[in-house]
Amino acid sequence: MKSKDDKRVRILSAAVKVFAQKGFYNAKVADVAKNAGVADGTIYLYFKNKDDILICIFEEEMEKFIDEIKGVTAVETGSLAKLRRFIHAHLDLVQRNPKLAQVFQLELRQSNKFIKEYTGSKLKEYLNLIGDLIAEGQAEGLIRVELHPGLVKRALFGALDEIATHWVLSKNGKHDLGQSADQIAEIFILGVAARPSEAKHS
Amino acid sequence: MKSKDDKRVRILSAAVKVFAQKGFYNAKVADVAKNAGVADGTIYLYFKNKDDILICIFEEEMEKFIDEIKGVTAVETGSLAKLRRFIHAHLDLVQRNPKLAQVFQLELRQSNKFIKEYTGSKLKEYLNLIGDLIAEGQAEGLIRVELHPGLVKRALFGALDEIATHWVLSKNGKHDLGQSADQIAEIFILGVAARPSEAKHS
Amino acid sequence: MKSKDDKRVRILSAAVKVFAQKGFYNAKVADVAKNAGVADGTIYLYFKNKDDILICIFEEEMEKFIDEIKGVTAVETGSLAKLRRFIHAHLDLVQRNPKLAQVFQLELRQSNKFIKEYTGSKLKEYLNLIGDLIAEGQAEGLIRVELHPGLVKRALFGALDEIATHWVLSKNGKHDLGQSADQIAEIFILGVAARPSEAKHS
Amino acid sequence: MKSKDDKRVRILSAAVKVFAQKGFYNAKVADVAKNAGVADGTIYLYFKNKDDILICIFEEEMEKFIDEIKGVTAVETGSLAKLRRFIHAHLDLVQRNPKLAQVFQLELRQSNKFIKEYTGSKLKEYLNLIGDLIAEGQAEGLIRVELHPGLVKRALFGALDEIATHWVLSKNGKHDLGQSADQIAEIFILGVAARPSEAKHS
DNA sequence: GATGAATGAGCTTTCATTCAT
DNA sequence: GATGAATGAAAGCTCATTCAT
Repeated sequence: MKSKDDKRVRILSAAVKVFAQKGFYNAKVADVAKNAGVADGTIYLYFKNKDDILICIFEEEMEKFIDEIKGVTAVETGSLAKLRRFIHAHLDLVQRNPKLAQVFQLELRQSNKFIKEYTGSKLKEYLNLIGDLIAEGQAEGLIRVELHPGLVKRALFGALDEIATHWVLSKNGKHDLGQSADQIAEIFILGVAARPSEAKHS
Repeated sequence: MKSKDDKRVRILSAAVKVFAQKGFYNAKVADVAKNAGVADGTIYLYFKNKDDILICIFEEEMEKFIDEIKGVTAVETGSLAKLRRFIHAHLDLVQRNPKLAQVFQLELRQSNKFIKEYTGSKLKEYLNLIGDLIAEGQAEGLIRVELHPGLVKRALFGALDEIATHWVLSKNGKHDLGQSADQIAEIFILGVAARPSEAKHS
Repeated sequence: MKSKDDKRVRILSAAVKVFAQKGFYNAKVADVAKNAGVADGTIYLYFKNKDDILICIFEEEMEKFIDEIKGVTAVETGSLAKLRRFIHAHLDLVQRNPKLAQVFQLELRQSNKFIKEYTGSKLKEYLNLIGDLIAEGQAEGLIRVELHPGLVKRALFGALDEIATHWVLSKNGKHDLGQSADQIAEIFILGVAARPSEAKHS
Repeated sequence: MKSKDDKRVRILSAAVKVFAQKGFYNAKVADVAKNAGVADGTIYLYFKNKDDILICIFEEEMEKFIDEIKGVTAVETGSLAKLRRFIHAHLDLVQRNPKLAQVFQLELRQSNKFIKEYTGSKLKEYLNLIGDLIAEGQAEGLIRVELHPGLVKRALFGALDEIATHWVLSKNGKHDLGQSADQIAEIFILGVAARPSEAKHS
């Protein structure tokens, strides 16, 4: 049980390392196996296939992220403050995990299975963290009610995602994402906030 | 000359069709050739390799888009109105070209060469259309000057891109993107606009 | 271990058979695999590429030949007698292994990699068997000292090689190489032998 | 007629240049065409196929060689002296035409068609120059009559060929082939000469 | 005769996955 | 559970050759 988990974990961290270094497409399952110190076949005791490794990395890391972000936003009171926290936390996570970010922003998208078949709950759950904050803000009268939370969550996620991708791709002298977070938060919060005069007439 | 162009064009449209239908990865060069009514080898008289077809589709369609969007925004006066037009035009283009959108939003991202090596000017040029509008707005005093155009352009592009991808992936009963455009425009314009005390924007 | 060696050996003999029959260039790796009773991919567990199969055949058969020829010449005393033995053994080996001879004399030369990149030691070692006999003969005063062993070895090898190639190419009624060996031996031995009057002044 | 010949000649010299530089296998017909300043298709007005270019180079250069060697040997009286001349002339031709030698010694052998199908008369004619000299020597009582001219000619040709190949392959500081010719001539003449009691050759 | 755009057959090699041990 | 040798499907690309102009 211990050793089983151990192997699974070793394979996953090896995969992050190898995928980040060589790219998902160029990385061989055998590379991951060697890096994890297991036999090629062992991989298939823990994962359905190569794409599954990638998807599991995503799911498990997303779970941690979701927990972390929930913790961080819970501290705040007020949905707009929580939104701001969310934005900072998202980009902070990227900045603190460059290898993982590389895998998330670049490699994951090259997996046909992930793009076309993945309907996992973690991504939805993550998006819904935003959606819920939006809805919460609308309930509080802080966010305009005519905005679709389902749209806003994608807009914000897309914005953060693009910025993260650009950061990952910038070769050297990566800029600090904290400032980007400030500006994105400002734009979105002002962008979705109910106008003072409108706050009542929802 | 006529026939030469003709063949190139036929290959490109065949490729859009085939890539959208089977996916870039699953599509065989031979599929594209057959669909275009040329021999396999002929493809390589016009394109360096399979990825190059994809990249050329991107470049050439982007050029058209850029022209179209330039035309559309030129009509307006005022950078914020132009921004609104831009947003509508972007999503409108997606909605009017579903196959191309499928290729742009999904298949293109699976090309390792595109993701890692593409440094073509068209994408930058497109992003800069936004960046320039932002800068213009700042010059006009309509957009807060502390915002980095380079960041805002990515945030907006990312938001639109994510919404486009979601639209492409939604299997049936695709919703109208016009409404999404309205909301995104509202959010961003309010988000970046100078505060009332700072500007005269209506 | 047993089965591993077994497979390697099976691939090599299959390759000799197939290359002799179809020619190296026309033979497909798949033909070799089928003939050896292994999967196509298995070939690449044992050999770097198609050319490598050919080169390994050469190296390994040459090793056997070298051993055999060493054994045969060791029996004789006197370098000239050894030289005669060598010549007979060389052509005898050709005659006794027609398929292998076909591969050595014709197919091997069509491998660009063999011709241009092969610097293996086996060919040199084989040539040096002759060179050493020449040097030995010079030391014994039996062979003229002004002759360069490095040149003589090539001359003799070239002569034998050409005769072997001609024999391989002769469609039907292949003549007996034993008589050829007699004459070649006679020519070379007389050709390199020290003149009676010179026998002492080595 | 003039221009026709001109084109044919230009193609042949371009082919020698290109084949020597890139190797027959790696050289493209298009390379030869470009180098000759003609269209790809034009090549096929003068030659059956790529191998045919190589074979024509061989045939035509061999014809020149044969004439040259005939001229050189005609000067001498005595078959053994002619043989010596022949040997010198052969290696001299190699040394004076390094590009052509590269094509003859290395590239030609990689042509499946040349190796397996060529039954052209020029090679036979060349070999027979030697064979005739041997027969002549036998008629003069200078060469042992028990030697088969058909074998001796191959032995000598093989020896010269091997030495030429080695010279072509020696990267830098190519040695002078004149000395090699001296030694080969000495070996062969002594090797085939009738015994003192049988002849008057000095 | 000359062109060169178009053809399309041809094949090595890789590597995710399996399964006998 | 773990291994890793074996599998075998799969396809991009080249380039000699053709032929309509």
